[in-house]
Amino acid sequence: MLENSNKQLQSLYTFFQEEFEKELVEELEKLSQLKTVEEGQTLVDIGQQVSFIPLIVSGSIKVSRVDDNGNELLLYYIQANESCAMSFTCCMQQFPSEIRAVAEEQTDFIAIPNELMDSWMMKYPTWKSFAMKTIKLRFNEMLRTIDQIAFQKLDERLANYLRMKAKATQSSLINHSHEQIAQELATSRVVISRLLKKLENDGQVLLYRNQIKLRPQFLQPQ
DNA sequence: ACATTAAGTGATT
DNA sequence: AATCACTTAATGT
Repeated sequence: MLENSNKQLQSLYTFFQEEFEKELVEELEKLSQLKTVEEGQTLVDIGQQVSFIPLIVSGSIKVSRVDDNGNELLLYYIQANESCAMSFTCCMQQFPSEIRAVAEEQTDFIAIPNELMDSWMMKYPTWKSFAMKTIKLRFNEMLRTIDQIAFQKLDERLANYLRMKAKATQSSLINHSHEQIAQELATSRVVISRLLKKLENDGQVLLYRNQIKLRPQFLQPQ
C-alpha cells in the first residue's frame, strides 16, 4: 500500500516545495503522518470535533451536508493536493464540524494536527496563503452550487453532476445507483430515473444496474 | 427457486 | 418535480 502511494506522496512533496518555504516543508515531513481510509469510511460527521487538517495525497473525499431528516446534499469533493476549507475554519477555534466527510474511494492523506495551525499561520506566510486559497476556491465553488440549486433545473444539475463525476474519477463510467445520485442532489430516485431515461433515449448515456456510461457526445457537447 | 434491491412507468397532486 | 403504487429486471443466497 505505502509503496503504491509513494510516488504520489513524492509528487505531493514536490508540490509542497513549490508552494511552501523550506522550514515549513521540513516541519510537514517531520510532523505529519500518512493515513489511509477505505471507501465509504466517514472521516468526520456533523457535530464532531475536527482534530486535524487533511491534505489529500490520492483518492477523493466527499463533503456533504445533512438536514434534519437525514437528507444528504453534496457540497463538493476534495481531490489530490487539496485540503478541506471547512477544516480550516473549524480547526482554528475548535468548532464542531458543520459537514460530513466520507471517503469516496480508498484515500491517502496527511493529517496535520490542528494545534499547529495557529503557529503556522503566524510563522509561515505561504501556509496562510495556502489556507486562504483553499477557502476562497471552495467558497467560489459553493457560490456556484448555490445558484445552481436556486436557478438551474434539475436536469441541468444532473448533467452537471455526471460530468463533474466523470472528471473527478477520470472515467466515463459512473458507479452509482439512481438512489445514491438522488440523495446527493436531494431529490427522489424516481425523478433521477426519469431524467436518466430521457438522456438515454437521446443517446447521451447508457444505463445499467448501478452503472451509468456517459457517451462521448454527452461529455463533449458541440 | 426465492428474496432482495435497482430501475421503469402511469397516474395523481 | 414529488409521491404513490405497481411492474419488471438484475443480483444475491
